[in-house]
Amino acid sequence: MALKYSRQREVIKEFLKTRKDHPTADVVYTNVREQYPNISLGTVYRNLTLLADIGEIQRLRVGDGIDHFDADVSPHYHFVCTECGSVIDLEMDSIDNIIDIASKNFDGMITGHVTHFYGICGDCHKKTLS
Amino acid sequence: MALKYSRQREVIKEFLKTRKDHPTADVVYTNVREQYPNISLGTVYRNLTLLADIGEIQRLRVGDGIDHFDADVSPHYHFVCTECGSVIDLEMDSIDNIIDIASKNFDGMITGHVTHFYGICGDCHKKTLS
DNA sequence: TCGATATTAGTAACTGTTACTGATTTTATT
DNA sequence: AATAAAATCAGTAACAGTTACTAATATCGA
Repeated sequence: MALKYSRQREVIKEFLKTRKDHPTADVVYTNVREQYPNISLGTVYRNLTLLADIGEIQRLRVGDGIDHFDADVSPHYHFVCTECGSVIDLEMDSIDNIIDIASKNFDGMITGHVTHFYGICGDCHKKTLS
Repeated sequence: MALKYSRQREVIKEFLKTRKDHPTADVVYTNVREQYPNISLGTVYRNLTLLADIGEIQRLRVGDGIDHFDADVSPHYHFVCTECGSVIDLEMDSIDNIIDIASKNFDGMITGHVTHFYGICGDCHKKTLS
């Protein structure tokens, strides 16, 4: 089943590229719908899944039970604000060595890890002070 | 709303203590049901959530979209097999320093992190060889 | 033992997601 | 450009995990 061009898929991907806040499928849907009024929610889900499967975007599961999506597929980590729920990119040194630490006393094979950090984001912290 | 004793809650907690495989709510339900035949699924969910809220058990989200539960509330890490989906405890050195690494260039406050590792577990690896 | 209230069983509703349908687009071939 | 095979679509129904509702029951201090 060779991949065929689809305008909808293109619009979804382009929209994701404009966002740095890791929107959910529903956010993608409502936004794309403004430029493409009769796109279907199913189409959004199908293409987000497809794009993630072929590695053009990244699917994020940050513990709120809702999938978030990221057009930035380079390896990086995320911070989740426990106050407002926003998902923010972190610029930090590599911590890939934790795989070695975890592998030490383990008889299986560890190929990767999922890490995200949580706490209070800068904006929410400011609001708390006022 | 003071907490009242509930036999169901006790049974759920005791069952969880006997398991090291981090069962889902549904697994808890079907197992507890053998000793307590007319317990309700809602009761299981409600008590698992309550117990997690008061810190007597831990809720795990390991990326499969289903909540897992753990009677071991001490800080430790988990491995998820991409083959069979099993969730296994890891005995490993602390990696709490990754919070410091992540905090370096971040203007919010990081209070914790969620990390789990994935790959092929020992059992599945053996099966692959045969 | 009584009364206030937390908890329950059972079930309906909700939410994010996936699957199904017949119609529409894409794309390779003429 | 016309055709045909197949991927994709819109729309909607179904699904899974979870939560909320309700009247009945259990707990526990007075």
